[in-house]
Amino acid sequence: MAGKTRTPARREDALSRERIVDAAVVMLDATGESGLTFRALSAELKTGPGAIYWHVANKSELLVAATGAVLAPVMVAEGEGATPQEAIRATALAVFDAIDRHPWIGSELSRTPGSPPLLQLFERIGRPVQALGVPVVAQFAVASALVNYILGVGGQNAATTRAYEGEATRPEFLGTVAGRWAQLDPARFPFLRSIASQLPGHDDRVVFLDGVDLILAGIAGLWPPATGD
Amino acid sequence: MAGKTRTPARREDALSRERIVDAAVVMLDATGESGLTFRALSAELKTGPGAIYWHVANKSELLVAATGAVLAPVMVAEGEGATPQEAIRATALAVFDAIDRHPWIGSELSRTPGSPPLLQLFERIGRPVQALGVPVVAQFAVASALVNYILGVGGQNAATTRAYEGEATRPEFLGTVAGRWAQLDPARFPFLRSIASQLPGHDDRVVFLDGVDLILAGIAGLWPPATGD
DNA sequence: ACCTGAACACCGTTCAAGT
DNA sequence: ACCTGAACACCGTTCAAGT
Repeated sequence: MAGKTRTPARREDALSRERIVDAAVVMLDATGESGLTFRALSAELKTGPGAIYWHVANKSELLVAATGAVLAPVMVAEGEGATPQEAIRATALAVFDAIDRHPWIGSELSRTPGSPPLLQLFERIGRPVQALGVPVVAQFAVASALVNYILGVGGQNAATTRAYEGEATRPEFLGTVAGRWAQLDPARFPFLRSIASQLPGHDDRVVFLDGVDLILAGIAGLWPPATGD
Repeated sequence: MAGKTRTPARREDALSRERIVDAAVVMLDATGESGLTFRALSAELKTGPGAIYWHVANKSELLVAATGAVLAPVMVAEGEGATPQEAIRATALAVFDAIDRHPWIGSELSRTPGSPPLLQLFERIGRPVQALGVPVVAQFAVASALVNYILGVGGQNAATTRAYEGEATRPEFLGTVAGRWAQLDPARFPFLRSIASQLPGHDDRVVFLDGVDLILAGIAGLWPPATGD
């Protein structure tokens, strides 16, 4: 009488879309986008490559699903109850950190325009933008600016981090980037050379949030909050 | 006596890095990044695939070179003599249009962090940022915000344009995007639904420049221009 | 110095055949 | 319904051999 048809034949090793996506995330984290292969993935899951296609249409869909799996918990956790500015900062930083932990989601999100994870991020940013009193006609441009800034700088940060990984400690990575900038032709690259000395010692997350605040300042400047009532 | 050793045996069909890059640009414009193949490219140039490797190290370097070839004329042409704001708007719009004409340079620029074309864009944006009186410590964040906004929105625009290409006239593309947004779950996506009706009829380039102006407004708000002397 | 093209070591995806 | 794994149609890259 105990557990007759309760759990319906859920074999331990049964393949499922969820197991496939989870294994894909692990593989993407470990070896990057080029390391995710239907052969390697099916070997990890102890099947043939064709088995995966029963649960997932193709590699593109698998990447979207993996990005969603990583981003979903981040999207629900952050940005409750505070001011609109704080809500925007919170989701921005949460996504920045997620890209830093899983660098492949950055390029994936900016490659696939209408994917569900990107829509979620847009929605998450757009709501506080509305709350700030941005007029309807400008809301799309403002949300676009924020989303593209987040994905762009987040992806850039993750890419440079990986590029100089294993060279030394973190401050030294930046030293390497700055070092290359400092050696550029002074006639052609005066700007990059002049800020090369400023680069080391900066906290990437702080610089990232400074950029978010810059856009928030633009909002406050163009559409000043109504005072009194 | 006429032209003894002037042009040194430049055969008509001689392979060169320049000819390879030019052919790659044509191929990328026609068939996109997935269409650029060493086999197809060598067929076009009437050689074997191995011949290309004498002039170009690998596919990644070829993509960087192709991006540079497309962006170089754009970078020199725009943004002379005007105010810093106008210089920023001019290069922003020039890059936006270049990405629209050659969608593959968008993803290429945001994939390869330290590539020469990206450094050029950064320099081109950073100079007027300096001229606006942004303090040195903030110049990197401000230039980052602008560059990532330009590449992000430009890439997004090009991607959606191509995704709905051949469906109808341009306003109808937007109708399709907006149509999908309008059908989203009202409980989960109130923001996207509310702006879906605003989307059609907007000029993408104008919306893009509105976003640039938003960041410029942020600069003016955080670091007001010194009045008088 | 520069080009040729076969060969190597892979890919994503399909599909007959199994259970 | 779900899985297996060989096979198809490709890739980027290398490299002996040519001129």
